[in-house]
Amino acid sequence: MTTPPRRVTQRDIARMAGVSQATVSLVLNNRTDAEVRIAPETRDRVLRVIAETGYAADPVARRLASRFNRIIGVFTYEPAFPSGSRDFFHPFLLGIEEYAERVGCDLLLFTSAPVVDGRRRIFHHDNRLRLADGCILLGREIDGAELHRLNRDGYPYVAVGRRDDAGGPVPYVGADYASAVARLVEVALRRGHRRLTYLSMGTTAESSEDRLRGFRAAATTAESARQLSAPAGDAGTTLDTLMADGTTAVFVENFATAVALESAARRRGLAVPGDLSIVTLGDPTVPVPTDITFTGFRIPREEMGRQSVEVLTGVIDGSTGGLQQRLLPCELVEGSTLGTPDRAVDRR
Amino acid sequence: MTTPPRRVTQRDIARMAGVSQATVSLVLNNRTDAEVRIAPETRDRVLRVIAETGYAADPVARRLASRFNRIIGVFTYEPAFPSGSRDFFHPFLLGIEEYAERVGCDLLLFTSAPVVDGRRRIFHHDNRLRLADGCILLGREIDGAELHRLNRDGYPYVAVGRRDDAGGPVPYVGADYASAVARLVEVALRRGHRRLTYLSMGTTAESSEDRLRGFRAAATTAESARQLSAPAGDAGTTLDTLMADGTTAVFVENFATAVALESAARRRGLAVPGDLSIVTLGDPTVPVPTDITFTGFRIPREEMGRQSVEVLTGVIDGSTGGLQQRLLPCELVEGSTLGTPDRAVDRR
DNA sequence: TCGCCGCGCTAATACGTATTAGCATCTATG
DNA sequence: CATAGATGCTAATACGTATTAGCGCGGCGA
Repeated sequence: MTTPPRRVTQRDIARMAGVSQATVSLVLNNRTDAEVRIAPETRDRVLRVIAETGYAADPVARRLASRFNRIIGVFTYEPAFPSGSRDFFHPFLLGIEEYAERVGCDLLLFTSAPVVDGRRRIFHHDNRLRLADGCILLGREIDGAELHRLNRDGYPYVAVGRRDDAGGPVPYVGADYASAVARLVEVALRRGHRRLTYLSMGTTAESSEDRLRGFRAAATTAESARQLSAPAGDAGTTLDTLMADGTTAVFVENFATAVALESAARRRGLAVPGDLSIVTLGDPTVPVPTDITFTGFRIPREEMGRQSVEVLTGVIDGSTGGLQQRLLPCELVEGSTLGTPDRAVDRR
Repeated sequence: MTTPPRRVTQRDIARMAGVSQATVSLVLNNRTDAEVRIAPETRDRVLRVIAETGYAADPVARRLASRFNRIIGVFTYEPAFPSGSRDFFHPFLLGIEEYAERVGCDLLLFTSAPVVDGRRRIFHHDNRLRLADGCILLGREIDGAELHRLNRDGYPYVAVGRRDDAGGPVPYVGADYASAVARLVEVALRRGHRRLTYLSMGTTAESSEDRLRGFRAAATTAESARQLSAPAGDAGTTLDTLMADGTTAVFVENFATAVALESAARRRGLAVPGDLSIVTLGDPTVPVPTDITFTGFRIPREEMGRQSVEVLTGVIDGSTGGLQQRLLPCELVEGSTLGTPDRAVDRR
């Protein structure tokens, strides 16, 4: 166990070049202000030594002395495993990484954050937020109290997904669920559907609220537009309820529920969309095997990732030019599960 | 644009608790050595103030003063996009993340590293390696010169995948391709195959060498064991060559090539494995659609990720207890593309 | 000759923490 | 009562960089 060789510092460079440490720093940062000047030959000498030694400034000391670090933190709320939900988050990360690369930032994943009561916590006795210049918050449910705290501390952050105010507006880049759902409802209405049901997951997350709001806003001309909480894992009962009340098109918040519903329908000899149209409201959050392309929409995950970095950098350097809240449009997926209600209506 | 509120420091805590900054640090680090003692009531007082303010030590200052940072760097060599190859690397990252979480480390992705001549470079005028305590190197081809440099600088690192020495042994966690390929060859021999061909990708990466070595070592009892470099995108020609020389089983390094070969065979009315057995030697590095389960093996990617973190932490803290080079076994995949050579032999 | 100014650089300090030597104070002992 | 040792804490310093006030020097004008 040899003691590691001490790292080359600016002092070393300074000694070799016969100048002071301050001069090395000035040359390194290419300061050409009127305030401080370095003679070209001195500069060259220093640069030559730097090149010879392969010196690179210690980013840690640098950040301590100055203000920024060029590190973007990523905080993932969802429990890391099972890795299924990871596939859902992967596209966000791809987008984040792409944009981080473009702006020359490194990415810090806060994997050290401890899990308390089944949830990752940002704030704990040894939180390391300050390693990063700011932080991207990723996850379906984000603790409101922690958002409050972030706002209070003035720590730069941005949430992926719309969030309600938490002691001030929350910067976010979300998907415009409301209008995506509304557009799907309009399509269904145009095709003649009059009895619509919204099948919710029973959570109170903003993303759920938005979808439901879009549904209600667009379904005003329907004969019937009700909401139903889907008991997980009991597609049969749900199907009974839907058929009993004459629903012809069901809007399913949770992708897996839609798949289960379709299977249940097929088992009973019901056709989709012949007897029941099924519309999904977002990408699967866990991998669900299915050969069917459901009618619904796609969450622009990569783009959300990219733009969250963009917004964050704005928050960090305080250039509050643009609004720090963005909703991106979702692309509709044509699919094969939304038809006309004819057969379903005949059935009544 | 208000000036951001100055961060709470140990000095602030010290003032509030009526002690010195050093005392705060000592309490924080729970130092109970015989060297330095703090009275229980003092300790409690400090802890109470810390709890009230929600203070957490600045990790940057901490790392500057002490030695470690609890940050594991991840350097991805492959060009980040197209995202296809990302899917190949995702499992490694999952494993890395899982183990990093377990040991309480954050993960730093060096996305800021610039691309020079089509390759990411570790060393550049402003490399930020020192942000991390050590670094995991991920990528099919890793520049030998950079490994040399890492060794020379004594920077802790570990490569994912076996690497030849580079100015000293390279710590790595690799897959045991040689023995996986050898086992597949033995299976083929047991099933009666005597004319085997190894279809290489024409690269000189260690992973290719290892596979070929395993092939040669196990194929000694074969009638014919030759090697062929597959010209990309010309499966037809390759197939001709194979059939012309009586090959009954072909071992294909690149998964996509195997898929193309099978398609070409089917187009000609040849059966796989009836007329030609095809064995793949690893997971697809780019997504290739296919319904067939090829006989071959699986690279233990998640486990490699996990163990690379384990090895790295060993390298970092210098506890050079275990060897820093590990080869993990690959799991064979039964598949449906390796049969007996009967029909193929009859054809001759 | 003196004073002034612009140039090129350096000394000093700050950033926030960890660590160590050592200073008071107190207790026990002779 | 003097001394030794234990106890509890603080002052000082180091980590490596960025920043700023200001120093020495040479030239130039009066």
